[in-house]
Amino acid sequence: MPELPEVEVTRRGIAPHVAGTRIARIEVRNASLRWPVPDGLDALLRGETLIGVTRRGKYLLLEYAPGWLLVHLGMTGTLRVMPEPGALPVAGVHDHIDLVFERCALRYRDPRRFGAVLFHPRSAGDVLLHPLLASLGVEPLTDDFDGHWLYAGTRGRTVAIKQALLAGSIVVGVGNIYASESLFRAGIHPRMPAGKLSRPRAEKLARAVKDVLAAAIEKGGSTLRDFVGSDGKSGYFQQEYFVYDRAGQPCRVCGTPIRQIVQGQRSTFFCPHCQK
DNA sequence: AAGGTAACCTGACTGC
DNA sequence: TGCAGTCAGGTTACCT
Repeated sequence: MPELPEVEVTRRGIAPHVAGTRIARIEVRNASLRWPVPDGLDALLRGETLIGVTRRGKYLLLEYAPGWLLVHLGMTGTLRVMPEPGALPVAGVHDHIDLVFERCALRYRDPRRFGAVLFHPRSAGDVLLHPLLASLGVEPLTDDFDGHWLYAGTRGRTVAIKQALLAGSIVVGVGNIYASESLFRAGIHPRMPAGKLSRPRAEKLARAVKDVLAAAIEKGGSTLRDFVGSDGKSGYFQQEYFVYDRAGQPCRVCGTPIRQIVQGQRSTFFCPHCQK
C-alpha cells in the first residue's frame, strides 16, 4: 500500500495521538522483518517520551531521547492507532509489533514482511546519517525538488526515466503507481532515456510529481480517522487513476487503449498517444 | 559507476 | 473444490 502519500498520511494520523506521550512497553511478537527487529527495544525505550514523528522518504522516524525508531512499511505494512492500550484486540498472525503508550497503542502489521523497524542511537549522530537514509534523494514536496534538480540529476543517465524516478536517488517517494501517473501528466514516455529529458520537460515532470503526490495526500487526509481503530484503511488509492492498472482501457484524455509494459521487473502503464 | 536482476514473503486472483 | 501459476504499492545486495 504505502507510497509516500500513505506514509505521510500515516504520520499525520498517528502523531497527534502519540507525540509527547510516554511509551509503556514494546512487544515484538515477530522480529523477522526485512532485517531483524533489534533485541532489547523494550528495555531501551520503556518510559521514554516520544519527542516527535517525522518522515524521510517512505521512512517514519520516531524520535526519543536515546535515539530514533525507523519504521518502513514495505509493500504491505500498516501502523495503526489502537485506542485502548489496556484492552488491545488479540493480535493477528501478521501483527508483529505493538508500541504501547499511555493512552493508546500503535500496532505494526505487515503480512509480507518487506518492511522494517530499526533503531538508530543518538550516539551515532543524527538519524539522517543512518545508512538507509544517507544517500536518499531530495523530498519531492519541498523546494529542493524542482525542474533544475531533476534536469541536473538525469544528465548522462541512459536508464529509462520511469526507472530513474522510481530509484529514489534523485527524488524520494515516487512509487510504482505515481511514477506512471506523473509521467502521464507530464506527457512523457516512460521509456525515454532520463538523460534525454529537455529542460522544459524536466520542469513539467517535477511539477507533475509534486501535484500527483500532494493530491494523493489530500485524498488520504480526508480518511485520517480511518487510521484510528482496528480495521481502518486509507482510501486514497481508490481514486481514479489516469493510467495505473488500466491496461486496455481507454485513455481518459484521448481514448487510446492504455498500454502495460515491464521495466525493471515492475509494470508500467502509459498512453501511447499522449506520452511521447 | 551505472545498469540489470534476484531476492526477501504472503495473499489475492485466474485458469484448468 | 483444489491446485498451480502469476502478480502485487519496495528496496537492497550482488552481479557484470
